[in-house]
Amino acid sequence: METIFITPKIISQKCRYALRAIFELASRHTTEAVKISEIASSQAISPRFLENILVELKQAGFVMSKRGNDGGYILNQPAEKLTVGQVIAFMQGAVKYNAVPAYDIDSARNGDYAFSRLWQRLNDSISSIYSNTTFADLVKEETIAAKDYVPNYVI
Amino acid sequence: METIFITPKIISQKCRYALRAIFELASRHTTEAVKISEIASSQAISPRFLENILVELKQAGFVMSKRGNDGGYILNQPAEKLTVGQVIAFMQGAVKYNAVPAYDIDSARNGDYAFSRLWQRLNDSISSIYSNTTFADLVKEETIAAKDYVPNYVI
DNA sequence: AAGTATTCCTATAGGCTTAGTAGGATATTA
DNA sequence: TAATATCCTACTAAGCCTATAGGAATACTT
Repeated sequence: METIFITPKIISQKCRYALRAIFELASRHTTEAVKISEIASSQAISPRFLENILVELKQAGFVMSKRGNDGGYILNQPAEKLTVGQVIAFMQGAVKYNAVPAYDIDSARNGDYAFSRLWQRLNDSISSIYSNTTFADLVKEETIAAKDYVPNYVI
Repeated sequence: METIFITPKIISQKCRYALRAIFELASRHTTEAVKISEIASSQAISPRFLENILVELKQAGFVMSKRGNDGGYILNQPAEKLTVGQVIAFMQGAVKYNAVPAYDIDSARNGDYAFSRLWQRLNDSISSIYSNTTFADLVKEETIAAKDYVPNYVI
């Protein structure tokens, strides 16, 4: 089967940063607030850009924030319940996404029905993956991989 | 399951026009060349824009062309063999698509592995749909739908 | 051979989206 | 009140996408 590499295009950089930021919080398993600068350096994101993103994520209810000296961000939902789909839907939706136009028999052109179905199948398939992947899943997958890949250090 | 409508964003307008143009040729089941203007009006595409698209599709080998008075375009491959994936891969690839970056243990950040896997699953899922849908499938689906939806004409 | 119809090729421009930056306000803690 | 860090709004530069345009090449017709 031919592989068509399109995924990075589906998800904007901003959205991927959002996913990474939440992943970072989830992977720390901590109740302490994590600073923007920490997340930014750990995930290689422009701190100033990440700032804006985290504000949005807070407004969406994905994270909580704390200001002041020991301020930072904390997950506002259990990583086991939070799916990548929720975050993607919010981030991409926030910038106005085009919906698949509904099939309208009256103004239909040759092919409208068949293509509408095709796009629908695609959406369903993508949504299925998105909504079945939690951040806990990702953290677990990453942890297992890290364990497998430990190099042979000479101490 | 939450549905995230993203499909139109994955596929550029140009690419969708390309799919529509090929669909139009496939659905005519004819050996005669079809003019750009016919395809354009039938599929509601700017004729001038479609011109460029068809030249690309010709260079890719999907269609043949004939110039002059009875000129136009003809499918160059059987609709049963030609998949939407082939066309999409060419059209999107032609404008330089980003590949999913390979996972590199040396420069890896926390999450690289898990996200790389996620995007890969997504790509596989999408590719599977694309490469299992031929234009013959689409034409057939459209034909069946049209039959079902025939209104009660009074002649 | 001339005329007409059509595809072919290259360039370009306007509009929209995105990524990233900046300044200053607000809140928290000590 | 001083220090630290989040919060909010606005802005800009760059890139991409859609669509258009002019003219060249080719094929058919008469």
